[in-house]
Amino acid sequence: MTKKYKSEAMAALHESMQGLHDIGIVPAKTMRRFDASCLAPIEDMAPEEIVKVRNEAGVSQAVFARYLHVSLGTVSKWERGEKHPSGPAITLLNIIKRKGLESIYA
Amino acid sequence: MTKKYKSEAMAALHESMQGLHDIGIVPAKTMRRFDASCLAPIEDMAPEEIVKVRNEAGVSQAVFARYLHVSLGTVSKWERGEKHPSGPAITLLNIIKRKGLESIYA
DNA sequence: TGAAATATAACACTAAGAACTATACTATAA
DNA sequence: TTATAGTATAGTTCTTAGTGTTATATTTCA
Repeated sequence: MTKKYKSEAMAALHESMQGLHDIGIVPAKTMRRFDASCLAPIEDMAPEEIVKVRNEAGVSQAVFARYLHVSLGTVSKWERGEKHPSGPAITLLNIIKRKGLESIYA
Repeated sequence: MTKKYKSEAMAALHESMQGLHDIGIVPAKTMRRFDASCLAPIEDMAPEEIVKVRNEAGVSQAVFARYLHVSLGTVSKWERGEKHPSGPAITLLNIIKRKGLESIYA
């Protein structure tokens, strides 16, 4: 396995696989608390889905923006497809989608 | 109250106060599920604190980056103070700080 | 000894996001 | 009816977070 990885994503995934491959043997320093389910590729949030998530939370764009710590304009652009949420933003949106708006601040 | 608000943050806060002010009366469309504690200004994550949060999670920069859906380089820059986390990123970091790394994917 | 994980570092480039302003629709209250 | 305020879209300019890549050094471990 002298293979080089093209991206750090692959490197991290390899790191995961390595740990899962070594049956029961969890490498000391690395790998601890490592969960493969987290590393599942995140689904990109479609504009309509963002609107849906926000509506289900029952808040306006302005309030939603405050929760996520982005500007109102940014939320508007997400929902119109003008801009795409960044990685951390998508992560937050998914958390809200799965666990509700309350889960990101309580 | 014909006052204009200088920022959307203030506007959102006003929206909150309005709802809390009207004793027991929760405005129909707006205000629902609104929580003032969420709108508390988020504390900016210091570089050392990011390192601390990550170390308490017990993961490497690469794994931490995968969880947050940012690049490894970005985490490195955060921890060295070269770049500051974006709003959503700070939000995630605070969630991890308070509720653990598991809380952002489970 | 060597392989791999870890972390720092510097580069050029892209695009997310901020801040601001204007417009328009809608619902409620006077 | 007329205001007023909340809501959302939209456009513009600008800043900077973040990406992707590569290189280097140290450490860990087989």
